[in-house]
Amino acid sequence: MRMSQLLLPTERETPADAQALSHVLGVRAGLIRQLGAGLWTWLPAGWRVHQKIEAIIREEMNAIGGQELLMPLIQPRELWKKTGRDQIDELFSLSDRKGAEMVLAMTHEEAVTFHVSQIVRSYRDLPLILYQLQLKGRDEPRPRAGVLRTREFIMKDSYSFDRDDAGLEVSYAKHIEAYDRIFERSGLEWYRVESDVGVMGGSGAHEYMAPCPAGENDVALAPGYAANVEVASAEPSAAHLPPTQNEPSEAPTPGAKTIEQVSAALDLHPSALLKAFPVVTDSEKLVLAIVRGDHRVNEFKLRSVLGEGFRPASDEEISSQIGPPGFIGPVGIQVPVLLDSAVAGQPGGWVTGANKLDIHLLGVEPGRDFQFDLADIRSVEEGDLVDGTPIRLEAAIEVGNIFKLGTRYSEPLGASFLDEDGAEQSIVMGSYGIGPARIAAAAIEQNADESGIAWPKAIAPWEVELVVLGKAGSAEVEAGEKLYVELIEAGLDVLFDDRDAGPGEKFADAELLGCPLRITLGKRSLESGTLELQGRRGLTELASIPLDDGSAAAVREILSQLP
RNA sequence: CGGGGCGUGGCGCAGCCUGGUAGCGCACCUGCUUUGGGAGCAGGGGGUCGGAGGUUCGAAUCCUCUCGCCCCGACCA
Repeated sequence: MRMSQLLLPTERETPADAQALSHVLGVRAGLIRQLGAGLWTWLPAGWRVHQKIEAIIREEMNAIGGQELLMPLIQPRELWKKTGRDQIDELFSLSDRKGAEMVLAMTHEEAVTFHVSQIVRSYRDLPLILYQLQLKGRDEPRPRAGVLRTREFIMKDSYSFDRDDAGLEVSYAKHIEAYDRIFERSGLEWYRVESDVGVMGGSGAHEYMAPCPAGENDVALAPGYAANVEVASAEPSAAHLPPTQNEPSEAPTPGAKTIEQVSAALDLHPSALLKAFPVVTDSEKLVLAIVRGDHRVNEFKLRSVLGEGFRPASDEEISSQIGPPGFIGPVGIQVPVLLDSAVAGQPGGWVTGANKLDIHLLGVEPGRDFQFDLADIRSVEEGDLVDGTPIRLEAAIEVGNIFKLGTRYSEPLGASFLDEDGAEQSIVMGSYGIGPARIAAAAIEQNADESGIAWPKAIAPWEVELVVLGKAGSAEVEAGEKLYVELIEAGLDVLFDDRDAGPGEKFADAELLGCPLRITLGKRSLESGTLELQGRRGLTELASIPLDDGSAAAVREILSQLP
């Protein structure tokens, strides 16, 4: 590609509304442009990156027997009513000229299951893996960070159809294999982590996370362990408890409502306190969840333990059924108590609210002083242990996910088959997503420096940028034209900066765009008979190569060494 | 949905408080010079100041409403 003919609007200045690095550099390097909130155009160079990622995905999906198809973005709302997903707030809704209600698909479970339900009749038709690269529409409450969270985006979504759970395990394992290879080949640093099954429902899920500062999720990492903090479990540090007592005793704590205030008033470590978190479930049951004072309630875990959604209890509900807000505790109340496992490890000496104004209880012992159900409902923290090793927390972008759906969709949509015995069975499904745009964003975030992007070779817009210095008609330009043709004929993926611009501008743009290998051809090259090569990562000077008939082969060789 | 911020030429900004008919840098066009790190000189084009209404002799500036965008939180198959 000749740069003189390329639509590549590079910007010297940072866009005023951009925060995340991938957003700033995506715009400055001329890869993407915004049309509206969460609505982005991929400009030619950016689209090449996207397409390279798509190509890797297609190869690996085909390698596990996936079959590519394409389903509509616009769908009848009726279909979504059958699975109940028409109630999701993020679902874009519209109607056609006849007033028929339509939606923009946020994923394609309904559509693909609808078709499979009509087409698949027999166990002989299974298993199946179907996939597509198609737009998704989501009315996001808050699009952000450029291409990281948008209202419309291309997703690779695949769906597996099996006759039983054992079959699903096989399809799931195949996707793990394909996904590991896709992210590895894309050149990302990535983790496969255990994840929450969320509102999709299902029996198991993993997420693929690419660590980077702009990430919206936190992952807990230890050697051999990786999990989204939403579900991560680890051994807590020990609480600093005062001595046990034969029975609880009251201590005055006037005005001390927060953990900080109470621990200061009683001169105790926050970990000695029991933090009471009253919630009301969707079915209007009041439950008192309790974690250690220095721990935080994990809402994902709590929802999963409760088996339904919940909201924090109101002050009125707390006052009438437990005690004065700020001074509540589990002792002597008629409300069910859900106690975090981290508390159960140590027997006594806990401090809780006394359910009396301005008073806390010392020496409280779970079991002796109050009844409870035990569950893991806290969020892990930096320094908690997994197999004796402290975990660390890291921000990450979710670049892919895999779900075991089971019959969540096949049952409401009637996707079934006849087994060998002629018995009708529901198809067991899995669903699997990848966001190519997020792979691109993560690659930028993970590999940028002060000068710009440093793409992994596999997904760079071009592998090589040929920078020719010299004015039009000069011997340098003539030699550059010849070299460009030779590189193209050698099958290399080359961007040729043939613009009539100064060297500083060309170098700066090359570093901003971030092709892995830069070839410089100027007056010096003609004098010395060599080409200068620079690797984009770290802007490393590579060995010069002779400028002759073997140049293209030499470039190819050097390129093969680059990441 | 709660909180905060911002809309002035393609991009980044000043002007607004204290009303007088729009300016700077970059980019762009023409010519000449220049060509190994975002060049120089000269000339030039482009904005009804997000939109609507109001106050006023006069509104980018003051008032009201509205739309859009960004950030934090909530939310996020």
